[in-house]
Amino acid sequence: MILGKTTEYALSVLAYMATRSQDMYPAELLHRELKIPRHYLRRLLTDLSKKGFIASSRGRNGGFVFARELSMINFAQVIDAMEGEEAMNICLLGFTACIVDKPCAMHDLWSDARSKMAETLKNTSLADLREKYLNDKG
Amino acid sequence: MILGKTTEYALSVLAYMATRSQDMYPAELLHRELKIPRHYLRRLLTDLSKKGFIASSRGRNGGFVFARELSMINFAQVIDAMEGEEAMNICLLGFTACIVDKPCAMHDLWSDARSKMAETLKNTSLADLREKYLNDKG
DNA sequence: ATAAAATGCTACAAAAAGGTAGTAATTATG
DNA sequence: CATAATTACTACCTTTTTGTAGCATTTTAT
Ligand code: FES
Ligand code: FES
Repeated sequence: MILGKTTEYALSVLAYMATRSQDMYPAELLHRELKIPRHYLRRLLTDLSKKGFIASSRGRNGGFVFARELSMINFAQVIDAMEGEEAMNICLLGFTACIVDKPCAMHDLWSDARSKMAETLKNTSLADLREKYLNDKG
Repeated sequence: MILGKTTEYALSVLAYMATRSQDMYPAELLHRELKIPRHYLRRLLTDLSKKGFIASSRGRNGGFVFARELSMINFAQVIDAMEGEEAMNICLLGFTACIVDKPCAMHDLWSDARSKMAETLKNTSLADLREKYLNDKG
């Protein structure tokens, strides 16, 4: 498993919000559109608020909006926040993490491949996603 | 999480065996050396046998050996066998898998990064690992 | 033969991840 | 003010993953 389900849900929610133009996204809407289990989604949204990606407003007409500009949120940030920063830093051969001064025999190859992937995720923001989405559609 | 713990254990075991030169590796030895929980390791070893990476011999002086040449086992095979082939094929935005004819907005970027990583894993065999290990040591 | 050293197997326990339910608090609107 | 729409919180359930225990079976050494 590359990403946990919850992380996929998170990306899914943020991507959805980033590619539409409503000014408020209530949990119920996201539940309907994305088929993420209602209550589980609610917790996830609260979590994403606490992590500073989105902001909530309660009460009637409430819901969620982005807490920062789309260009300030990239995929690596979301994945790190959801999975923990160490998640991307594992040693392929199962040592508890990549150790810089005593790397395993796979280290160079692996950390190269991995950091290229990390770069891609870091270089892609929700703004990029939105742009691409709108272009593809039009 | 990039890989499950069990997969890391598997790679760890195979890498250990590939980089030594004993002609038999009993579970107890691997347990001592790699600190993998005894009984859990035993199941894993049986599993790796069934999957054709190693072969077991029972009874006194028994243990595990490779079932094929080191050059015929690469990292991608092991990961696929442990995690399922689909694991590497997930859609970043949470659709149930990458769908070829209706890809999401992240697809091109993501599948590129991902396939490069997969290439690296496929191009590295246990024989390569062994060679590198022995060179590093000497 | 018998004991020792192994793997094979099955059942269960604990922890983590994923999912469900319901209540309390907050806010806009008629 | 009352009501409806909405998030926040807490407690619990289910499934999956990881870990433990023990007995049965096989093989070799003595
Ligand atoms: S130390 Fe093993 S991959 Fe870095
Ligand atoms: S369809 Fe989303 S990454 Fe391939």
